[in-house]
Amino acid sequence: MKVTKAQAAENRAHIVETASALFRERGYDGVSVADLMAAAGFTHGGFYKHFQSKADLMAEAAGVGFSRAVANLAGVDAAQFVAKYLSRPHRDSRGDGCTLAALSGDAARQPEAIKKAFADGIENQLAILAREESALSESATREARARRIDTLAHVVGALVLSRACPDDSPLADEILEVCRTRILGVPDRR
Amino acid sequence: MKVTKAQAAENRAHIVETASALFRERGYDGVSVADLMAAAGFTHGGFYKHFQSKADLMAEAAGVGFSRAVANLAGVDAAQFVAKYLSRPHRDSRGDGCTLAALSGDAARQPEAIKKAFADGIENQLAILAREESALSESATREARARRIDTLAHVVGALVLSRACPDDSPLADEILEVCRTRILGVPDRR
DNA sequence: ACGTTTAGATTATGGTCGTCATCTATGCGC
DNA sequence: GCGCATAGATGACGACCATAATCTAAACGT
Repeated sequence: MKVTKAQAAENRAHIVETASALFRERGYDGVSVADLMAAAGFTHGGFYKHFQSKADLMAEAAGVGFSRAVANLAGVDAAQFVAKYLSRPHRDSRGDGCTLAALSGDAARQPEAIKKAFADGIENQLAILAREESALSESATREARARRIDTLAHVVGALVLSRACPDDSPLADEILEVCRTRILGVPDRR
Repeated sequence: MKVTKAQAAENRAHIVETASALFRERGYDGVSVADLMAAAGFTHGGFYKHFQSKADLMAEAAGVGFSRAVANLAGVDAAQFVAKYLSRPHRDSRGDGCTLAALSGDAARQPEAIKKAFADGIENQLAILAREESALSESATREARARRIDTLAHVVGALVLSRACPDDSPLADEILEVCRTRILGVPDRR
């Protein structure tokens, strides 16, 4: 049955949003098109009226995930970002956490279009970390970018490793706490 | 057709080894039992004579991957480890690279038995980084362990992010180089 | 207001998945 | 050497997969 053009666009956005969360929770291969559409409140048939293929949606859902991260972290400075990123709540809720931590491993095996979305997503995250910085000399700017890349890799790695441990594992918490302390605590590196 | 008991054990080991590489290349969901057995030189039927389930093999293959890492890095100190880990060859050959970087994201969505194998694998890797250290005071030992956890998370994160970028992406190389330089270059953090 | 367009439901297709029952031929304990 | 245990091959199972064709009813352009 047909629906308002506006309603259709809204439905489409809702599908992408649902997909973004579901992919983060279960991975790209862990979510079927039918699963996804059911979770969004539709039957699977309409899917291809909105997207050319599942891979298309994967790229779009990744993009949405990254944009939402930027929005969610408005007004958060680098130190607060690290503290939130390496918290137990963030580790334990893959579905609405960082797309990079949840799906970078999967992205590495996906088509280039999806990897491109991830490269853009990484730049988005770097921009978040750059929030409070002002204009600097060229070499200081380069140095600042290096620091941000370094910090992003660091927190992503810590979260990924912590999530790979059993649910009640002391090691999972240890990784989180050690890295949070070290990234925030050593003055010349933040 | 039956086969020597020794031959059967060798075949089994070969299947695990093949699985370890294939899983790292394509992810757990990207390798079917039939794929795997064909790659090992068998038909799919014999699989359940060796393993109770695919999940069983996944856990065992992870364990083998971690043990091989320890063996491959015999006599490598922490600085050499970081340099090798964050090299382009390692990034571009997932199939015989670090299991943590290749599959931690997938492991997070797997049964506890597999996550347990990963926690053990993380401890293995920490032991590699501990190679050249000698006996110290208790607080220094704790500090040294924290440093190793921190470094491991750092290099894993850098590799994972680099692999998520498109194949020819300058960002992929930038992440690798920046993190290698920073981890090895800042004296008080290695 | 009418004919066209189209969102979404239903159903179909061809393929692949993990797992298992069965067969068969060989190694091994006796 | 004989009979049992078993590694591996073959084939089948039920379930699920991505994708697509067809149908429907309602929104839209005119």
